[in-house]
Amino acid sequence: MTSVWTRPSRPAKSPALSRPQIVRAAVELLDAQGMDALSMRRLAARLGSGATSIYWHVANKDELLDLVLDEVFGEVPLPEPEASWREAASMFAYGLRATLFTHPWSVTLIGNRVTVGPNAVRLTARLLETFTGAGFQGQFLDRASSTLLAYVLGATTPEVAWRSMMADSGTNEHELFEAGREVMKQTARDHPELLARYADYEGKDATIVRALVFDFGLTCVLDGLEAHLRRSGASPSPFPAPEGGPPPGTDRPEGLKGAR
Amino acid sequence: MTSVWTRPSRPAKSPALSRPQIVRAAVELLDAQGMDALSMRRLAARLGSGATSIYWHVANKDELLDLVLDEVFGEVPLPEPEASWREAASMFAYGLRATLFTHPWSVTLIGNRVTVGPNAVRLTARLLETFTGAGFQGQFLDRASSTLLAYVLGATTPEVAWRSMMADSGTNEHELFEAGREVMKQTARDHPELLARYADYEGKDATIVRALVFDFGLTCVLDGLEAHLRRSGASPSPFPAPEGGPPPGTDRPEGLKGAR
DNA sequence: GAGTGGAATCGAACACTGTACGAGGGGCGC
DNA sequence: GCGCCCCTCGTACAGTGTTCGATTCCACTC
Repeated sequence: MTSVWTRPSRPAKSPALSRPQIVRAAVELLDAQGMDALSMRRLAARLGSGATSIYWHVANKDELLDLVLDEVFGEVPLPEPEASWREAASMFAYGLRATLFTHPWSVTLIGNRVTVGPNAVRLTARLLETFTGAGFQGQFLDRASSTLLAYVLGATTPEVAWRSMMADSGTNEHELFEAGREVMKQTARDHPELLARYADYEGKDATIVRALVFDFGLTCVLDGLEAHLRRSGASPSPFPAPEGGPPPGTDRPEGLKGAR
Repeated sequence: MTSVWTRPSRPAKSPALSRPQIVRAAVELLDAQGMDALSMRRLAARLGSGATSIYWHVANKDELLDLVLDEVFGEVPLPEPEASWREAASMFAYGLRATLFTHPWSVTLIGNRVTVGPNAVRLTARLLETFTGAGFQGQFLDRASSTLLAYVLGATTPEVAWRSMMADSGTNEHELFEAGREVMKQTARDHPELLARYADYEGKDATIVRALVFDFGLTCVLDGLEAHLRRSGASPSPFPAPEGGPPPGTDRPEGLKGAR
């Protein structure tokens, strides 16, 4: 049983190519042109080297993708330990979402591989600390952080799919909205209530709409977690949440204030 | 702007090949051998036809994948309209999870394409009905169902990654657990609390553990949704949830009873 | 029945993929 | 100078999605 994470990077004196360099170039290529554009030959071209030279530093493409994915996790801002747990969890959620947006291809990767790289580990460790501070204990620590992670990942996935569909069809948000209506008219003929729902978003800024959807779900998840804490009678965090929801302005990042 | 869903299937009198037949064969192939094994040539071989004949019924591989994914959504059991909304939502969540498990490759597909096939549409329509019955209104209908969907998708994704990793490394759950511990020892050296968490699962049945994690998160999401209903003072569903959580046995499917 | 037109199938070919292999270069310690 | 080992790279192979044009086959009209 071997893994990228056990086998050390080749000695640091590598003259022309190095593992971190390769990974960085791969991320750049992926960001610029997407998953399909990442081939060993193209990556090598960007590095100014031969295609097969890469295989000295990395066992195969799959392993390279493992490294690349962990690089993404390294960009996710760590939750602040001194904040209230709701605030820390919120910030983490928004941070992860933002990171996945800047590297849309990473969502696909997450579905294909188990993530055990150092950056991912550090992130989950911090998440556990956060929930420990909130009052979760034992297996409930994993359950709580898994729940939060699952929500963010699952909420972001379709958003990314939308964005990348826009990107490689070359259309903008509005055109796609209209096109969607056309498809709807046919495929949702038996579901008039769906068309009504669709019409509700006419002329609205899709980015804001999606952010509100995300925020609503996040609030639900956090409320649910808080309900568990109350049920289990855990000692609360140093900043107990007041009745009727979190204090205004702590949960939502700047851009969203008053955007109801 | 064209799409598979607007352009009709070729006339039904197709002698040797037909679109549904192709899709069915593709699903079988994917189930048996996974995403990498699906090539047009192999698919054609399974159909007993030439590789390029498929292109008469389907524009390209991407379009085929759209069809295949919607086929998966067709297998998800629809939420029962007459059940209480919590029960309906729970059943839907477990149903979707189970379906994604029997077609692990579909998780990858969801990350890459926007899903607007007829089966997916029917499913979301039913989901909207369910939440309408629960008392959600207007845009909160979408927000609620998006939240539930996001959680299930995000929770299932890593589980699927695990399973498929087991599948194509040929190892069983226990061996992978041990191997994971080895990797942990190195990569989580700075995070001793993580190792403690890991040790907590020694000897436990991973399938049950994961099911409990899933159930916990689902309860959180449902509790959070219910909290929103209470806050907004919505008229409750015909089966109001009693204080202190749902009645025992309605939320959890059979296999999980008393497995705490 | 002969003939015709379109529906459907298919083989060959193209540009591209990941990677195994082995030949080489270049800098180091002796 | 010599050998050694790290590293690079060209070549080659099997396989990919898809285009194109030729071919088959069936349902129809005369």
